Amino acid sequence: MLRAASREIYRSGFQSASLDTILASAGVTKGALYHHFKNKEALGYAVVEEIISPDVRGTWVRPLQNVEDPIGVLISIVQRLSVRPKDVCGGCQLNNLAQEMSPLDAGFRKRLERVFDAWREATALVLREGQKQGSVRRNVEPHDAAGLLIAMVEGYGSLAKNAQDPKVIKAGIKNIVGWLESLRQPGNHKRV
Amino acid sequence: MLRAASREIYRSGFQSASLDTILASAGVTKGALYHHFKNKEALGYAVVEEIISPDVRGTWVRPLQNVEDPIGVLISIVQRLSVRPKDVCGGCQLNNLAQEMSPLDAGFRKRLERVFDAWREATALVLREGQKQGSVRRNVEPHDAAGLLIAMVEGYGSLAKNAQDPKVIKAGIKNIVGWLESLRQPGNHKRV
DNA sequence: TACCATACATGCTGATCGGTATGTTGGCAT
DNA sequence: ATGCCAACATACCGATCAGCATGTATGGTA
Repeated sequence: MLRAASREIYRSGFQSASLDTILASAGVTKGALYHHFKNKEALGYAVVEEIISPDVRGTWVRPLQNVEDPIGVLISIVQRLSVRPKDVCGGCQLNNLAQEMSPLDAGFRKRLERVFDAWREATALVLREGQKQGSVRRNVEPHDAAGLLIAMVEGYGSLAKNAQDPKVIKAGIKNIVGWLESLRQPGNHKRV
Repeated sequence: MLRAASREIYRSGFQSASLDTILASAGVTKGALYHHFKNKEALGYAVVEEIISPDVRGTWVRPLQNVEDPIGVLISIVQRLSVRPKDVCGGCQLNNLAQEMSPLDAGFRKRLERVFDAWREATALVLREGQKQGSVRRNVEPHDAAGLLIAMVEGYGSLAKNAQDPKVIKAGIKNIVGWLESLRQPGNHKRV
């Protein structure tokens, strides 16, 4: 049911997502929904915490643990971002919901912010470790750089979604990778 | 009426914007609306073309005409981006609508893409001119750089909207300005 | 076997949605 | 003065919405 809700919210946005559509897609009825969730809002919160948050952690946080080449791993994550038309045209689940609901509902905003914060913190942490081990330039401010990376990723995601064209995200990946390379400490070669 | 529609769409999104609310806010009735517009969709298209597009042109295109220091002007535009809580928390009109409607409605998508394209083209053009006159580094690809700038602006706008905090956009402006500075041709000093 | 809470399903409701059919009015041409 | 049309206003429609009240089946417990 959460999967069905996630899909429908992804397609139509939360406000315009119809419970009836979600229920039909999940093959259950309204009684089941309101047995497990207080209301539509609670269902949306559950989607954030049980679908979106794990997805982001799986893509952006878990791969960053215990790495020896932070920049290289970040680059590989960026390069593995989906360029399938379906994903590009639908945009980023996290950003979609954040754009729609953050100004309207503090409950959504707080939950989504936790996801963004985890993403950013994990990125900043790995950059700091890279600085300690000498592979990341010292004049990079990890927290700022992490924020800029996320802004770039979401920004290009937005442009690509509007263009409905994977070429945009491909060009974006190239530019983001170029920027990530510029964070490397020159002269530090680790089995390149 | 277009102003009222723009405000309501800005607040609630297009799909969730209620015609009744718009009409009440504009002080007119449904008869007036449907006399001038075929349907809600046509009203939304008009908002894009007569409100959003002129706004973007006024902010990002007009200031770029006949300038002698492209990077400096881009920086001043970025630095003048609104950091008022109201604007930050509501996000960017253009991006809001693009995120919501581009996957759902080709009419919106095409109109919004024209706005993005005008923005990007104006930026790329001014960078090319800067390269001719020697103030912009030659190894910068203007079209790519313009896309990256837009992605950064919209990306940080998204993060700030989610955080509902002007501090985020202020930090973003700082980082974007730093990146813009990096596009300057070193050694080219024009009355700095 | 009797009991009962959990886990649903069904049927309905008031509110609200976008849209339309019809009524009314003011101004301009003749 | 009259005719006429653009420019609205009013009243209403069917559809859809989130949500709730109520019915029912099922598995565990005593």
